[in-house]
Amino acid sequence: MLEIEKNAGFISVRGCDVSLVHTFECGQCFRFNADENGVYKGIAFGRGISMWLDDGLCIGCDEKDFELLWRSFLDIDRDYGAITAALPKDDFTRAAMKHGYGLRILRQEPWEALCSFIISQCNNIPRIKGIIERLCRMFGQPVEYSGDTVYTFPDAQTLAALSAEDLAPIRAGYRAQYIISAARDVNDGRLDFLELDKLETADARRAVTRVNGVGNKVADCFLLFGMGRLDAFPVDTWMKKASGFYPGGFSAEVFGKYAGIAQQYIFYYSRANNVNSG
DNA sequence: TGCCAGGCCGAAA
DNA sequence: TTTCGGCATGGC
Repeated sequence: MLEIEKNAGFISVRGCDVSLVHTFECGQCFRFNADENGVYKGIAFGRGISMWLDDGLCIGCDEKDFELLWRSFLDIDRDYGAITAALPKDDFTRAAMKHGYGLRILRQEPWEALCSFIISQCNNIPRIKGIIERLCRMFGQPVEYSGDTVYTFPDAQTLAALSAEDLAPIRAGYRAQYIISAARDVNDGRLDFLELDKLETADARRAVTRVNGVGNKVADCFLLFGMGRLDAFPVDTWMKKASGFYPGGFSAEVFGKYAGIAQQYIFYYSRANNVNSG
């Protein structure tokens, strides 16, 4: 049962299964970092935000912004506890959940998610974060937050006006041209997130993979983390890999850590067992 | 120093 | 339809 309470300067949520470490360090988002006290600070929706754990999940915002932005962003109303409880009790699943408990699928802004996962291809998380940080500093808007200047994620219109050469300082390599062409597709209306939202997931995947530099993998990450499509990944394929069907399949640790895979597993079983998954 | 990273594209087979 | 080389960069 969720208990949501207004406090001076923050909202607290009790009864919500969440691990901030697993949620923000799993590779589903790239603009949140913990400070020395374990407070996660990040930028989304054009503003800074802080989140921490203390008798529940605490979010440094007012009630209006909680309802408007962060409730959906954190997938607050999905009962992950009930879903997790319905998972099979085999050793592999237990080991996977040990590494992924409390991980929530974030509902990020579509353009930021698409652009971020274009950058993620054939890349590692520290470097992805570095490229995105440089992109935001160069082309995002400065915003004052908690005594610092932070930078918003640049919108598609801004990037559409640039060339791949203009992006050279962010050192994205061959991905620069993909960023520009995706920005232009969005800015010119060839890729419309509102229209995409009306499509079945398979059709949405076909539509987004028409963008140069977006294949099935990037498309699925975008649909899962930017469009709230929990059915985006080809579940059966991941399941077979994860369960050791293929030699050299994922270890339980890797399986549990990676957001897309772990949550698909949860979703798969929640659906199979008819458990409320939101 | 060398391997590899949440891939994708385009040509060749 | 599948396979494979090339692509930029840097973390480890």
